[in-house]
Amino acid sequence: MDKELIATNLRNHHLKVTPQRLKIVESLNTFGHLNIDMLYQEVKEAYPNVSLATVYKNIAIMTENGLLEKVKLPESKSVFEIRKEPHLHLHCSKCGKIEDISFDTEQIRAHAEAVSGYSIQSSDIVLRGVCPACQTNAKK
Amino acid sequence: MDKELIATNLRNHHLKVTPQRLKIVESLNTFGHLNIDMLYQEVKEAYPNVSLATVYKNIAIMTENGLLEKVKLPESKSVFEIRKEPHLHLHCSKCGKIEDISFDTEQIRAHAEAVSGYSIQSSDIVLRGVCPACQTNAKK
DNA sequence: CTATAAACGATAATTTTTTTCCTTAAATAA
DNA sequence: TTATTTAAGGAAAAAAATTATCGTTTATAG
Ligand SMILES: [Mn+2]
Ligand SMILES: [Mn+2]
Ligand SMILES: [Zn+2]
Ligand SMILES: [Zn+2]
Repeated sequence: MDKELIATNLRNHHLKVTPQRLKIVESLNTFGHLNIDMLYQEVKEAYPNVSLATVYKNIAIMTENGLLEKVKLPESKSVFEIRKEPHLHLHCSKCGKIEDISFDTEQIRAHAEAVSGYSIQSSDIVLRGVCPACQTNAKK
Repeated sequence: MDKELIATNLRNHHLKVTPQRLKIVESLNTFGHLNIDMLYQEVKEAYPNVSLATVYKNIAIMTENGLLEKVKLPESKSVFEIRKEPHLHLHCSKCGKIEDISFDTEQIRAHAEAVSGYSIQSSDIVLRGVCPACQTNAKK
């Protein structure tokens, strides 16, 4: 995802293309999932006098417009990511790494709708565990 | 779950049995899932000069001891519940109702471990949708 | 009962998030 | 291009959420 595509996406939502916004999206494009502090640090590196409020305001408006998505994690701070296909998250309890996994949630949805009568619209799945690297390290 | 069982559980974790704690657990036992504000209101009704800090401290220590569990929801404030068998949550986007559903997550776990190499320890699943009551109301 | 340590309430302090307000700069049109 | 307009930025204050402190109360062990 290059700068021009990001800019186009912003314009499609009638959002101005500012350097701060580009940097936020580029950071997410590079690192995948970042919490508010990480995002602030990233943007600050490129624009030292960016305001934390600017980061808050931008992730809020970009999330409202469906460009970004917030992922709530059981034990740690929420992270943001660029919106894409629905997927589930693996969160390493040792190093905090977050990985995306594609998974068809149709069975879950069907089961849930059958037993509850709910009409399911979306699903949020976060699995907690130990990533391969941390497993290796632990085995010492 | 009656008062005596709650008291026993608390004592098993070397936590003193106080009226405020009993009320917190009883409220959760009655309503299922409550956020911090709801819990505070509940306890306040029985003990008008309870401190909000007491509620915070109690849910924290009871959660640390595995008596309670925190459930993070995509759009709204986190709720707490009495810890029980792992289960998934249905959250109505209209009325906010939260329902428990039992579901075997073995397939998800197996798939995730296979494709990622992670060793999965736990899973958090929240489905968002419209509950039966709200579907009926909508149909007007 | 008494002694002791945990828990309480009140309050302050911290942390997190949102709002305000004035300035700056991106978008649009002349 | 240049001018106009309007959204967005930065700084700061305000609000909201959470945690810590501290003197007092109370549950529990002996
Ligand atoms: Mn993701
Ligand atoms: Mn539940
Ligand atoms: Zn790891
Ligand atoms: Zn409903």
